[in-house]
Amino acid sequence: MNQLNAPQARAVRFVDGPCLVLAGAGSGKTSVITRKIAYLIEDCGIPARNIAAVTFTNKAAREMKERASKLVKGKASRGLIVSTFHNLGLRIIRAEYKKLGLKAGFSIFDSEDARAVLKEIMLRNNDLDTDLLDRVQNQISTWKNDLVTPEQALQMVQSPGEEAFARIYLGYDQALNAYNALDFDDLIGRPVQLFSDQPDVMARWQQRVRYLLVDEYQDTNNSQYRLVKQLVGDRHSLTVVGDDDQSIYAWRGANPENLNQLQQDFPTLTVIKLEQNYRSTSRLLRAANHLIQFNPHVFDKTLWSDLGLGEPIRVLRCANDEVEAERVATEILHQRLGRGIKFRDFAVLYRGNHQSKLLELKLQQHQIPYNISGGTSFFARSEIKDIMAYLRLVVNPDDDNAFLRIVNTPRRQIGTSTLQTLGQYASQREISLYAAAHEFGLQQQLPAQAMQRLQKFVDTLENTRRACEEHDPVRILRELVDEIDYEGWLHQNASSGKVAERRMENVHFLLGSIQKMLDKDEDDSMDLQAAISKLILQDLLDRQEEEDLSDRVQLMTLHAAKGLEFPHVFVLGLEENILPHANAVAEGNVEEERRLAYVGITRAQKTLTLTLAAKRKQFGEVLETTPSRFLDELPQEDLIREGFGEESSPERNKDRASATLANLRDLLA
DNA sequence: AATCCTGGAGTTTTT
DNA sequence: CTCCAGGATT
Repeated sequence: MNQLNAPQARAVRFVDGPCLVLAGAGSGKTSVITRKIAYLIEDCGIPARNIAAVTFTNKAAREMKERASKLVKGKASRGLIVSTFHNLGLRIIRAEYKKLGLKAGFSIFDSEDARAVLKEIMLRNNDLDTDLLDRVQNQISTWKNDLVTPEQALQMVQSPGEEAFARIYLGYDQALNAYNALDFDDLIGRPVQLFSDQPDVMARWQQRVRYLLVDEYQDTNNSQYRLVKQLVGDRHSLTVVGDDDQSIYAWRGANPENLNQLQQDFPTLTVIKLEQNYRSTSRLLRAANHLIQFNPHVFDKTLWSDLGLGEPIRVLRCANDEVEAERVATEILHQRLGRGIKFRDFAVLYRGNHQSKLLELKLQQHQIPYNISGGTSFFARSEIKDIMAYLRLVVNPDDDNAFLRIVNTPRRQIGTSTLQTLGQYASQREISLYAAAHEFGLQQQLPAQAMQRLQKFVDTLENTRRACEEHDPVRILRELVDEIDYEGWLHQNASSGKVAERRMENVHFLLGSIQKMLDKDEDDSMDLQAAISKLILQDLLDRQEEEDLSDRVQLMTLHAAKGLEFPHVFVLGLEENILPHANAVAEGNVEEERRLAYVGITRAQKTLTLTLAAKRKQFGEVLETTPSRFLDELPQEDLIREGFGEESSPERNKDRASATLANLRDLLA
């Protein structure tokens, strides 16, 4: 406890009621949460199994779990729940699935699976263009986040267009039901629905979770907040940690209003601010504070640090986008040579992924090693999706989506016409494709050979399913992968043997991960079904180790940088229409863009360099750009501008600022 | 099944 | 301009 500053310690010790910790960037919020967990267990005598800490990402959960178990001695931390919202939802659903009308072995659809279902429905209805797919998917997600059922959506609609969306929503939910499947949003929505329908079930979970902590609270959406309130009940044993200035996910349903809502929902709420920053120089914090003041605030806070004034912020205006990238590359080389800074201590942040392209090119030219975070996730890889589809189907025969993905992968000469007949038959009888493939009635409608092939496929899976119940499931799964000669299929398809080998490695890695999960068997009885559904929520790509070991410049979007810190930071493209992004300006949501810039600035520990291009190639033509309004919102005396016509120094900037002020006064007079 | 062609879009992303 | 998806072509 003596490693904490006063407000941190107060936040840890305060347990008599709901507590909101407004934790500014770099103010040690994870320490507060983990120490509070330890305090609850060791000093308040609350058993670990009755404490739950909820985060948004697996990474954050992992880190928190590690740090918490280091603080709590021995086995006292056993049973502690540290998980993502979605994992907590899954835990509840797994325990209560019968009450939700689900069958054992239910599948979880990721957004790609969900997309496929939606597309199918839209094609069937053929009243909607498939370019609306993304919008439909978004709308459905929004509805689910707001706990609006398809029926309610149909009642609410105000235009034929909206009605069409709502009808698809209805069809989509029915399809998920038929497939015995849930989507990501359901993992939150279904427990909430269950809790409000059956208070006795809710009461049971309230007893299980006697103290709840929520990290990154500003990122919660409506259904997540609802779940929090339900779990907390009227006990009010709740600590949430968040920073309204770092709310950058409103576009995907996060509702930072939830921070203010808290005060209404919990009138006895105690608010504790953490304003001391342990990351950045005071000049960087001054700039960050100055910028964010342009946003309205319910809770004011001012970050400070005692890490010294530090260097001014440099603003480099380059001739064009190419020069901008080139400049960053050479700048990194210079700093490395001149000041002995390692590559890994630099991060280059940008608004959109495409902005990395030019930079990558330049970094390669200068042979600067770099790392881009935010590639395709492990589960987006085709080989993983294939094998997962096999596993899903073994566990959940109703999963038509999985069936369709693998029925002809590897090739079994089961073509579109066979599948069409099968599909028709199945929907007539209202059974799954898998079940339909077993039925004798189908024999009359299909050529003998096609029927045989289908049968063989289904038999293989059926045998696997049975064998898994009696033997070591992972062994059986390996045998399945052998039997279908997946490796052969990979080699046949991949452009090179090396690629195929890599993919096969991924498959083995996946199976290994399942093995690990089954072996661990930590909280509840972990079976194959549980392992599979849990795996889908987890990003297995622990490239982390590779990244950490190697000396590479870090490239990522501003969004991806949240929660991270780097000694030396570059932020690219401080231009109108990039940061703030054109769409955000059009939608009148500059505030979130400002927070994005704020997140960027507060990532830096020692130096910050902001760049922009005077001209930028866009959609094939070269356009003049306008410097970002955010540059004007920084304290000019902390900036060194370069490339703005007149060279400038902090003093000159001060003059500039007072000159504009004088002009303004003249104008007003 | 592989390849070519065309059209359209062109933020941010986790689970 | 560049990338992707989807469709058509071979």
